[in-house]
Amino acid sequence: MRYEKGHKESTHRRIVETAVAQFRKNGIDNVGVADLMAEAGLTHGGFYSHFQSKEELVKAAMDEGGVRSLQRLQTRLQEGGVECWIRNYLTASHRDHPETGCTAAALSAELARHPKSSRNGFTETVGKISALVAEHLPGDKPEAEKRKTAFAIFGSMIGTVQLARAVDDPTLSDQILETGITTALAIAGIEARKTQVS
Amino acid sequence: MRYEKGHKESTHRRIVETAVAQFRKNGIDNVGVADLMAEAGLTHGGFYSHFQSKEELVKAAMDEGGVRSLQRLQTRLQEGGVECWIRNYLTASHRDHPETGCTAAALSAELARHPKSSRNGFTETVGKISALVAEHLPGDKPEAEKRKTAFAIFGSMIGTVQLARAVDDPTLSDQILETGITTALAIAGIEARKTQVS
DNA sequence: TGTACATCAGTGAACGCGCGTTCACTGATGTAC
DNA sequence: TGTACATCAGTGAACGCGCGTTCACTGATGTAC
Repeated sequence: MRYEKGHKESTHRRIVETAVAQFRKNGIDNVGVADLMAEAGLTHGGFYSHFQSKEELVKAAMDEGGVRSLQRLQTRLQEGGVECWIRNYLTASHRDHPETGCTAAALSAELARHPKSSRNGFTETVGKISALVAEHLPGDKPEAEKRKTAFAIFGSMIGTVQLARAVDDPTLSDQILETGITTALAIAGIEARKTQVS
Repeated sequence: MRYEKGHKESTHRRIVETAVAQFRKNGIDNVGVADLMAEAGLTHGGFYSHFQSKEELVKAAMDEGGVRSLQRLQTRLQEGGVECWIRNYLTASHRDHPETGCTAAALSAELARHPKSSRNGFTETVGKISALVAEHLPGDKPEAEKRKTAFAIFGSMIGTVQLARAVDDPTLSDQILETGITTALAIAGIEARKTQVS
């Protein structure tokens, strides 16, 4: 072969990684195949030796985005449990940088209009997130209850980040995020410890 | 004039109304000017005697969507307070019919990528929603606290509906909605009364 | 060791298509005389 | 009352453009002999 072993695989991975960030930042429909390939240092024609269609890349990007999100979630939970996850999720930095942030917060509405096949990996990831969070939730409620609580926290945070992003007024946006932290901690059943003078 | 008085105004309104529904259903970018005008019983060329650009329609649709949402919210609050709002928001019917549902749940992520001018009306609506909900919240906390609670409920419900829409598995989706109700009621400080055998 | 050929990731021109937008036009009606 | 003209909401062909996708090609390298 004219390229070293594993070259194609690494290019493939680079395209998917670029897609994850670009989709989150600009929305799936607003990212063209040509843009994407250029960002990955390639020309658009080569795309189809990696994917059968753009939709196939959407699926791959959702799967990859999920894997990354789960890794980061693991880290947060080990660092400081559910509270650490919540406090890192509802930050101005996450609001302002969707490209490195949560796929669900950036793309769930758009994803809902894509074929079932593309939503499959997303659904699995959401399930894994709830399981992982449930493990780290305080209290001795049954597993099933804890999973529901995890969904409630996640849903609440997704909506909060989206509101904070959509709103026009920076002060209001900051307020929404802060209220979101208190709320998410309350749903989780975690006593809010004061870390800042308000 | 060749059209009765008020004809243009009613056409204008019809275009905006069609846009509100279509945008919510398919996303702003996926609705073409020609589609929209056809749905309103017109041809695409006439669009520009009503709006300077598609973006101007986006703004108008956001404003109109907000007015409608506020009207419905008023009705719900009068019917049965915050609990009535929550229970009607987190339904399978709302999940399955974004076209007649909440603009924020359908479009906030996409809207965040549109110019400030288009997000202005949305921001105002969100402010009015929180004020209206705050009025109907139980307890004697100060107004400012109640407004924050209102944002928390709204954010939580937006995210929950979006998760329920994006997820691939109908059973999981129903579960997310139901958990969302319990959660939103808890944030609101409302004792959940059992209305259904689970 | 040297030459001919096969491989295949990536190139870039070209495709049909739908988009937002423009513009010369239509034709039903109101107004002026 | 009858005729000529002005109005203007809506029409539909045309524009340049970017999209997803196709395809004949390139050219560096591995393999066969």
